Amino acid sequence: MKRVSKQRQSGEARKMQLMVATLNSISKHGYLNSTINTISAESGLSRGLISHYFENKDDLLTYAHKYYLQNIDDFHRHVIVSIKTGHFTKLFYSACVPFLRDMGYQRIVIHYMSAAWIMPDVLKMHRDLWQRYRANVERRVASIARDRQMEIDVKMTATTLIQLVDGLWLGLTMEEVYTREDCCKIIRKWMCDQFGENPDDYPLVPTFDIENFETSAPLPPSG
Amino acid sequence: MKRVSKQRQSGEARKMQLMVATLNSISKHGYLNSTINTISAESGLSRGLISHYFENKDDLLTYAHKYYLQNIDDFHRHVIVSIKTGHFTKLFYSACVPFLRDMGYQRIVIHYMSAAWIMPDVLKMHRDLWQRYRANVERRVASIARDRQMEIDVKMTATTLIQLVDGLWLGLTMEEVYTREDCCKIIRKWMCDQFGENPDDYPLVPTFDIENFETSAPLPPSG
Amino acid sequence: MKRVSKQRQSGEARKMQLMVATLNSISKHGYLNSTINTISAESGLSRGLISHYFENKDDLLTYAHKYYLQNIDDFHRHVIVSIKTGHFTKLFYSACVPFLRDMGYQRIVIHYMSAAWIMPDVLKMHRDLWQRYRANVERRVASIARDRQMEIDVKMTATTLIQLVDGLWLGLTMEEVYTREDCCKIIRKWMCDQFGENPDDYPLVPTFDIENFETSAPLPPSG
Amino acid sequence: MKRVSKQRQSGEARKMQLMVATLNSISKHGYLNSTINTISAESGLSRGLISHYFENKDDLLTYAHKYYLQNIDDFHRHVIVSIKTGHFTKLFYSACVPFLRDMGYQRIVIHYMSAAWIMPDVLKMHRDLWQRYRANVERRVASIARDRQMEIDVKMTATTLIQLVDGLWLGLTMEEVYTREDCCKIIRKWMCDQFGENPDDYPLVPTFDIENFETSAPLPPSG
DNA sequence: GATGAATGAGGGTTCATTCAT
DNA sequence: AATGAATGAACCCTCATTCAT
Repeated sequence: MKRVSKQRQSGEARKMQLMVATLNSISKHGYLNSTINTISAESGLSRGLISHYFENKDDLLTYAHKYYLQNIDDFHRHVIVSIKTGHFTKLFYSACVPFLRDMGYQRIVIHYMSAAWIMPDVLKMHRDLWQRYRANVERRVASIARDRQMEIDVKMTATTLIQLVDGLWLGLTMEEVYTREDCCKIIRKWMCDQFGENPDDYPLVPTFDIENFETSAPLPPSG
Repeated sequence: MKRVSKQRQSGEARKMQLMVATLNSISKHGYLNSTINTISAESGLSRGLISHYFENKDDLLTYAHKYYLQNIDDFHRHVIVSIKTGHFTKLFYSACVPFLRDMGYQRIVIHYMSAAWIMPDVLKMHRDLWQRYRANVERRVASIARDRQMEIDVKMTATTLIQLVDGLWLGLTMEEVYTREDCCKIIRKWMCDQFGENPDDYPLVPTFDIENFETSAPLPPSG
Repeated sequence: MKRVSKQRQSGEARKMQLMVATLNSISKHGYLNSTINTISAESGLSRGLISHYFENKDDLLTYAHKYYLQNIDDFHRHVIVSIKTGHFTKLFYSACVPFLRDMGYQRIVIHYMSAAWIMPDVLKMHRDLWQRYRANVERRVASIARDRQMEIDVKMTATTLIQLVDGLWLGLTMEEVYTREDCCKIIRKWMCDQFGENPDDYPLVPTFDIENFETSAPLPPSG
Repeated sequence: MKRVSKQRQSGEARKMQLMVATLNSISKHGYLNSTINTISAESGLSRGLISHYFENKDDLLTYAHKYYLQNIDDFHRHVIVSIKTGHFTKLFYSACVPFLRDMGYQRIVIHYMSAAWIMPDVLKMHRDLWQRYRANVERRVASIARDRQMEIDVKMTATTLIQLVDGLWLGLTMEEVYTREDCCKIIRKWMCDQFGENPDDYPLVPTFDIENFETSAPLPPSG
């Protein structure tokens, strides 16, 4: 019984390796076809190791989702803090976050939304993130309105923006007829219409470095 | 186990029975937990019958989706033809189509979007429907602009509307923090902003009979 | 994908087939080495069929035990009713029941006694049978004492007999240094000592047909 | 997780630690549920250490049994040498050995009897001990008969005694309806009947110190 | 000597599919 | 046409064993 190379690593690194492999497997083979086997193969590790680091497959899937959301969240924070100028700009690029990078992982969110209905933890995590995001946008919309002394329905405006972004993201992911640039352009248009700004004042591509940011949940560029 | 009348039925009726049972099973047990068993139980028919009428499980799932989309499409057509007044109204209610009925089947679209990535036929059907819908909306936007001699970017406007609707639908389905009424209100607001109309002129609930319409793909009200 | 012969049978026959195969597998490979695979192989049926007829492996093992105990019980009853003479004779052959047949299944009882500690149902069944047996013996001992107007500690006498039988059975099963005949002889000796009978009046082998009796749980002769 | 002092210990001490842990694990979790993990946990040592001191799991289980039997044997010897009076008394307490202590390890004998059929070494050890015991009893029975110039079937008498003890032990272990005292009483009754002694002359609890005796295989009191 | 990360064979179970009835 | 018994591949998971540290 020949055993192959056994490079050993600390727990956290292995967990990350497995979570990334999980995301890659889902992205590559789909959710339904992602099994312990495909994930192991993707990670280059043995099947048994998954049970070593995670309670079970569901646990791994849940943590992998958490990992992915963490990356999204960290990127979002990175975008926010990278912008120095004003509330409007912050909100604009914040809204464009889903379109500023292309990592090939979009569709796993679709898969997780499907799985969420039988994995309550996944659903909760998903909703928690969106809720924080929604609150964040609402606060910024309120700030802008206050700045400009506009009387608007803050909640409705925020909801419209958020769901417009979500819809654009969904279209981008499922239809592949729009480009990420189109999405940003549409968001810019809508926001400028709302707040009486000139689109040309806001470049679609932000001036700061998009790719490099600190995160405890790094992801390889492609899926 | 509702085990309906066991007398022989025509093939088409049996197929419909099975497709509806499939949609119900997915809606009830989730996609991943829907098996030949749950579908058979839901239909009140025997397990073996599925292979009798469908190539295999994937085939059944694909046709079930087609069936569902047919229902959506028929309803959409019903809404359009029920409105006699003008382009704006037609577009408005047309955009509100996803929010005019609540049949408890929204989630299955999420499930199918996930499955689409390993079932090309499903993806194609999904995209075909959306494309027709998109073209439809675009045509109407162009008509309205022509009516009012407005100079607008028709494609961008149409895309914004469509994806706003999609985003609202996604939020409604996943988050359950919005109501169907909220969604219609937001659409109305956006459209009136775009075309300089007064929201109060357009009731959220259309005046024609929503429920009763002709379709070759009828669905029971709940999932 | 070639599928082999599929002779179909009614549920009960298949269940019996699987339970007997289970007993044979345990008897042949031991408890620890009896798996779904060995049981399927022993039965000549497919692995999947076990789940078709039993909840799970434990369920099968439990039912197989019940089946075996049923056979023992039926045989016991057969012995009792076959004896026409008197209380003493009835008690004697009743006590000898474990030694009147050799079916090669003795050791599975050992295996089940081990398993009983993690399968409460098995323990319960085991104890229920023994309790009934114990009560039965006690009643007969009391009858004999009454017949002969002897003043004895019925409970202690019954316990002694029962556990002597158990001990002989254990020795026969584990040590294989005694014969079944030895066991009967020892029981006869003890009983005659107790009740002042002459051993020579009671043949070791009863006069009725041992093998043929009615049972709902038939077992093939060897394990 | 009692994780004792981690300083290096002699091999023999570690082995004992692991064997005792094995017996405890079996006693606590049952044979089938005793794994390398439960044994390691019980011992407070690491999983890998087992392979360090034993060939494999079976090896450990076998040695653990040997260890247990050694304890039994040493206790038996202790009882014998503690009695100064006569052959009858020696035989009586010798027969009562299984009932003089309650360490909570009875069940493991059942488990090992089950395992014996797929672990020849275990079977051999079991039989060797019983054979020596049997020979011992036989010798004593012969001595008593000689003392009293009784003409009895020594072998049959010895066998009866031994298997009565075994049967009582089995009943005590599996049924838990008898007490250890009951067992001793029954043995005393049977022996006094055989050899014409008065039970009241022999106290159930011997006068010497039961617990403290020299053994190379010490066991903690509980299981 | 001591650890526990890593392996992979084999366990029980599920389930789409087949096919005799 | 309709059924459900029967199959076996593939699933997730457990666990004894190995071995780098």
